[in-house]
Amino acid sequence: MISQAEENYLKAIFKIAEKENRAVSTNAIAVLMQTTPASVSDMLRRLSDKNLIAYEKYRGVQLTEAGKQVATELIRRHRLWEVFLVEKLGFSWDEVHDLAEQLEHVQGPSLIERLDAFLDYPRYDPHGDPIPDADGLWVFRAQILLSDLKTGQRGVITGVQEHSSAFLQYLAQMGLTLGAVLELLERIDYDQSVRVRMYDTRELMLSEKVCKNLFLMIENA
Amino acid sequence: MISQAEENYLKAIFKIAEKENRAVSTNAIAVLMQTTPASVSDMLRRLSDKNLIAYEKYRGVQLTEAGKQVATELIRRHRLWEVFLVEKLGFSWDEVHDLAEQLEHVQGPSLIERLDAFLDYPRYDPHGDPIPDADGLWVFRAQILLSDLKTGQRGVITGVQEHSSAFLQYLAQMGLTLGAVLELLERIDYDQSVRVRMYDTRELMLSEKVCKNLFLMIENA
DNA sequence: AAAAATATTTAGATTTGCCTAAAAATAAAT
DNA sequence: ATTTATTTTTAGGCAAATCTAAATATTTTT
Ligand SMILES: [Mn+2]
Ligand SMILES: [Mn+2]
Ligand SMILES: [Mn+2]
Ligand SMILES: [Mn+2]
Repeated sequence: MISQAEENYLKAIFKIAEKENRAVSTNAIAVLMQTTPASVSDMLRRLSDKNLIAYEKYRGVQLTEAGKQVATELIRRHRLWEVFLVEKLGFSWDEVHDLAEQLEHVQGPSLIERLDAFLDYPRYDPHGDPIPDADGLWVFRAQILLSDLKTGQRGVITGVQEHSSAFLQYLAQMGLTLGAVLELLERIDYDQSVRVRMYDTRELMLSEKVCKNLFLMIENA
Repeated sequence: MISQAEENYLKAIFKIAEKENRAVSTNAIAVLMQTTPASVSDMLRRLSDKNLIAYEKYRGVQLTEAGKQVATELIRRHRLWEVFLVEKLGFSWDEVHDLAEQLEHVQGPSLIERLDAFLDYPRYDPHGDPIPDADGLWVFRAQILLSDLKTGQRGVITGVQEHSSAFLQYLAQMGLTLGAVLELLERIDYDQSVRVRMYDTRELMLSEKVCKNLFLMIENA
């Protein structure tokens, strides 16, 4: 039996480990989960007892295979529920995360398989993040940040780095949704802001902050 | 803030109060929730502190208006999720209760309103139980048990008294689903079992136990 | 290499929700 | 009206998950 709190910790560890290539620190977990390092230490002991993480005091943690599986399944459930909320219930992409945080913990035989089928086996969630399949596998996409796009290159928006409501709402308002195509016309030296042309010929100015949080795939034009 | 455990207690009290017309006893709650009377006493104190129930020691409890509202909303959420699981995900009516017990606790603005709309505002759940609307209101149906039907009368199946998987599976297997029409041909004096004719002309024998757990509305033929 | 800063763990409490066993109140039976 | 049986509450404890404050380990700086 794995509690909801334990599941959440495993997911947090998984997400941190995805970015950094070393053992995950107590502090990093505490920051991401908005709790105290003391609480994290406490939980790490429990997760270690259950062989879900490899834990050496003061040396950080790594997920075991069992822990990785729990985390991956949780991410799968989270992202599938997000697709449901957007595609079927009509929520916008900035409204669904907190609901999915709850729905992801619902347990029951065949629920997720049926949901997956009902949604027609989506491979990406509303934010462009990949959805692990029933075996925990997903495809890797070679996406780059808009801040790394070269002048003259065109790209399709495929995801976001930051997931805040404020950012997501801003993007939606600007028409910068998943699948939108844009061409980088110019990068301003002074503040690293950019001028882009959308597929519909509109021209937009985007700040460096936006560029550093928007993923694209380069179009082989 | 009302916890999941508190919500569950309020629902249990509501359901007991629906049947019996007096204050709800500690014991009745303990039996329904499969816990100890001591735990119930504990929780009743907490619910009383929050003004969700009117509680006099040794004299049983009643829901306050606030408590009734929480219970009704919880029932609404439970039954809407059951409709979703059956209508959209293809579960059978004997598989959905435990999942709905979890889904009913998911909190979030407009989730249930959107789910209700997505399901096209169903008025009954897969077991024939009425779904409260957004204002907590539902229509009362004058249904009677098959054990109270008179010989020669015809009725439409509209609900079940017992909700066990075993019973629900048995009914499905026999074709005794919601909306099925049957005519009472004969009641056997010896054991109160009955012979019925279904709309498709099949004849079935049903035990007294089945009769006491199957609700119908009489057809004005 | 010692001192200072930072990160992590431990100790001790708290809250929620549950348990068993014992005590107290109420209801039923004689 | 007592006695007996049943119901309900209280007392004391436990596990999960969290917190603050204090102690300890590690890393960085001087
Ligand atoms: Mn999310
Ligand atoms: Mn997402
Ligand atoms: Mn149910
Ligand atoms: Mn139901």
